[in-house]
Amino acid sequence: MKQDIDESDAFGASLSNRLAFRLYQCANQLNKTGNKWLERHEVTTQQWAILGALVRDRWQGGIAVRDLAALLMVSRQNLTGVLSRLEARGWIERIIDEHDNRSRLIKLTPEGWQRWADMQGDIASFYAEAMKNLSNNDKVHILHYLDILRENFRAIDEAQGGED
Amino acid sequence: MKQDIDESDAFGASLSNRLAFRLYQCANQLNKTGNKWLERHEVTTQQWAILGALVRDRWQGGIAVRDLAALLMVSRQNLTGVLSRLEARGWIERIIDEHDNRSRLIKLTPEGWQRWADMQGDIASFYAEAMKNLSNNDKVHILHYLDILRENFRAIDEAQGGED
DNA sequence: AATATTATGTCAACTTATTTACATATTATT
DNA sequence: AATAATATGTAAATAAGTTGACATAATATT
Repeated sequence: MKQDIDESDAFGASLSNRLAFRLYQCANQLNKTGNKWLERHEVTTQQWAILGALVRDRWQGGIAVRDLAALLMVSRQNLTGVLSRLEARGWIERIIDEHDNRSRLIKLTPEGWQRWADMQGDIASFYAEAMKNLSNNDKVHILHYLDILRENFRAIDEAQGGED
Repeated sequence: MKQDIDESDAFGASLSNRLAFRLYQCANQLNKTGNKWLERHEVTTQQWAILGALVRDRWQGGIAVRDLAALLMVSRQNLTGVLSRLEARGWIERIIDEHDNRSRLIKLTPEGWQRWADMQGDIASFYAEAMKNLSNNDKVHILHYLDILRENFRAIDEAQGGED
């Protein structure tokens, strides 16, 4: 009996270990292949993620750096650099929030919109390759599982002090 | 009929988009929370992944940088820096391969083994939090799905020229 | 045997992530 | 109203990822 429990724990621990390692591998490959796939558009996967957030209906009026960082689950400080590079190329603009002079609202420029439109074909073909052999049903299941993991990580992050 | 197909495609594209974004979020949080969780052991999640590879029975005799890079799915060049930091602290050693003088075999030192042993308790508690609300059966399913994604990414990477 | 090609690891420059520190603006407290 | 506390964004230093270039060693070719 005791042995059964121990064996079960060891199995679970081994699975957790492998699962975390797979996540690490997949993330590395997502970045590597994504960067190269959109190379000719001069955009990285991180910039791609940012543009994808800015085109959402909800953020048409602009989004504060703090909120964008929370959405992408990166630090505010990290965004400063990426946003500066995007701004230097004229893809986004930083607008001072009328209601709070500390805050900068990040918005896509017409140039940014055009670039986003230009890369949609390649983004679609990338997803077609990356999600090969996965049915929509499979994708729904993965999404569900990743949501649980994301929530667990978010809870750990919060318990660790959040953005401090 | 045509419309059904279009709708189906749009749904699949939306799922792919959200799935990739979840992967990006989870990876960011895994690194952020993992780094902080093992802070007192002075080890990052990347170093943790490397140590975890080096303790495997198969690599007790040492592993070449090229093979380690393939396992972690990062570039050879990236490892140079991380390995130098680990070597400077005396956790690993680079041994010239007798059979091929170009190759360096990476091995854990006794100090490295001790440090690895010291952090096992915290690693276990991290996994307990990170994998909360997931049964072993769930973990097996996630592992299966991530394997498919990893293989898809690997295929894309290879088609893009691999390590060039 | 001499030479060309390939493989391995490292260095340098760049992007993206982190934390700490800080200037400035807003909000709360007294 | 004055002051303390909090919030926002940025700068700087460090770690981890990328690619391109290179020295050196092993292998293939002639």
